Amino acid sequence: MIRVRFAPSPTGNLHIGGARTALFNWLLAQSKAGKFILRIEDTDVSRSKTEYIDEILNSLEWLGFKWDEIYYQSKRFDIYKEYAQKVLKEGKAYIEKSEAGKEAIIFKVIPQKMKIVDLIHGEIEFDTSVIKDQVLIKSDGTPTYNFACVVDDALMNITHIVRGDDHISNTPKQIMLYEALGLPLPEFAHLPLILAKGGGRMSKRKGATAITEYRQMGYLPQALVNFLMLLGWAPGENREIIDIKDAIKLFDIKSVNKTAAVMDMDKLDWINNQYLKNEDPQKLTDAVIPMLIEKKYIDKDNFDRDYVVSLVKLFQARITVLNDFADWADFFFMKDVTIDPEAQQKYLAQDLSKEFKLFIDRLDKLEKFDIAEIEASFRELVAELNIQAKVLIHPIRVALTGKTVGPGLFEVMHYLGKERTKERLMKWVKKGGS
RNA sequence: GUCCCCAUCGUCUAGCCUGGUCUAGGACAAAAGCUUUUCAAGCUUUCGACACCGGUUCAAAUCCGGUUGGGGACGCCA
Repeated sequence: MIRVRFAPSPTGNLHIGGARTALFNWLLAQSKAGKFILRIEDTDVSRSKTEYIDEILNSLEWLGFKWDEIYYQSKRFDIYKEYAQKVLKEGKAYIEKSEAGKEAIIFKVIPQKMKIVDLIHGEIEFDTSVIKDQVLIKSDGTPTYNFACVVDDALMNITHIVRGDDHISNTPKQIMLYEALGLPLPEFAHLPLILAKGGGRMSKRKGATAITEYRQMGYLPQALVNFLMLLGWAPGENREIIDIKDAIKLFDIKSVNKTAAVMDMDKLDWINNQYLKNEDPQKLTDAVIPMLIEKKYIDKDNFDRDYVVSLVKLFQARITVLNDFADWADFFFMKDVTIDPEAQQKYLAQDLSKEFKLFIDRLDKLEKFDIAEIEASFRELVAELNIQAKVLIHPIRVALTGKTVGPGLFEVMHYLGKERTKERLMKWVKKGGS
């Protein structure tokens, strides 16, 4: 059975690159009915923080990667020491004393040519004569990354090591350790790195890196996963939007690209919109409610959920990120609309008192204030006045929503309700004018 | 500096392994149009790439070598 692992170090948040590594590991496990193991590499006690562990676990769950087993390296120090002693006894390592008299265990590197077969890259050759002797156990008694990693991967029966390209140079070091310990080698697959837009590594300065940031911005986890999946792998047949279940069926680690990919926010936005359009409005409503509460648009304990669902349906196809909803639909929740000055200048500079008044009178007479009736009465009015529909539509939209863009006007009126619609139009009817 | 990895439209990629079907396909972005009540969506169209040089071959995006460019690693960090 295939066993893979994702081994984050809790010295920071889960970032885009880590999430993609986790995804490909998880995908490989799922596609072969194997196990996905999580190993927290918290050997650096001073830099590791429990907040980060919580954050990483949360993000992985949010993305939908469930792990079958979880381990913490900080609880396994005795094991590493034991194995280091074994290497030492066999004469493959030596002790080095620091000035303070503390002892470290150092592995003796034997110069040799070595060749590995990487599942993604194919053959890679190394000459270990350029590698220095490697520390196994530091003078403070904790193991080094390469050593703990090898011991754990072997003990946890990891069959495939899928990790970032930046670990290629660690591979020969680790292979020497496997050999020294007499442990069987796993398979290796090194994923290409994700680069920032302008080139170079992803960093805070070059856009969002942490998964939580994307979550906060209102990206859907399925969309983010879909996007990440497409960075370095293609499901074939020119498919872009792909269900995770289908992806599992089609995934093959050997068909992953060798080339580094640049993070393209535009494409992420497009994918997110695709998912938003097709997502169940009820689920989107669940996600949107906390935002509305936070903005005080709705009262936590007393609001009309069905109403929010209706509004979500109105906007879900036209927003790119969930957070857009609160901004775009604000006028449905506010008592008074905030009118965009430019929009006012463009559409409400002229006096439309007469037209607005006539329309208000018509709306008053409507029995059902539904979309079809509203539209019918509006169409009648413009026919009577002998003007183009858009001559009135744009000003009315600005008066009702404060914006020049938004959902269909008659839908807006319907969900705004007769009273609020009338009120907002009335504001632009000058006193004395009829 | 040393070692390693990589190289198809601006970006993500298909094709490369198993040369000919590639006047290189799709998607995002951009531009134009249709639709229309604005925006979004949708539909149609346009723009746009095999880094370079050499070799192998009847034939190379595909195989080989080099150059250039990009990325990564060289910690008692992970």
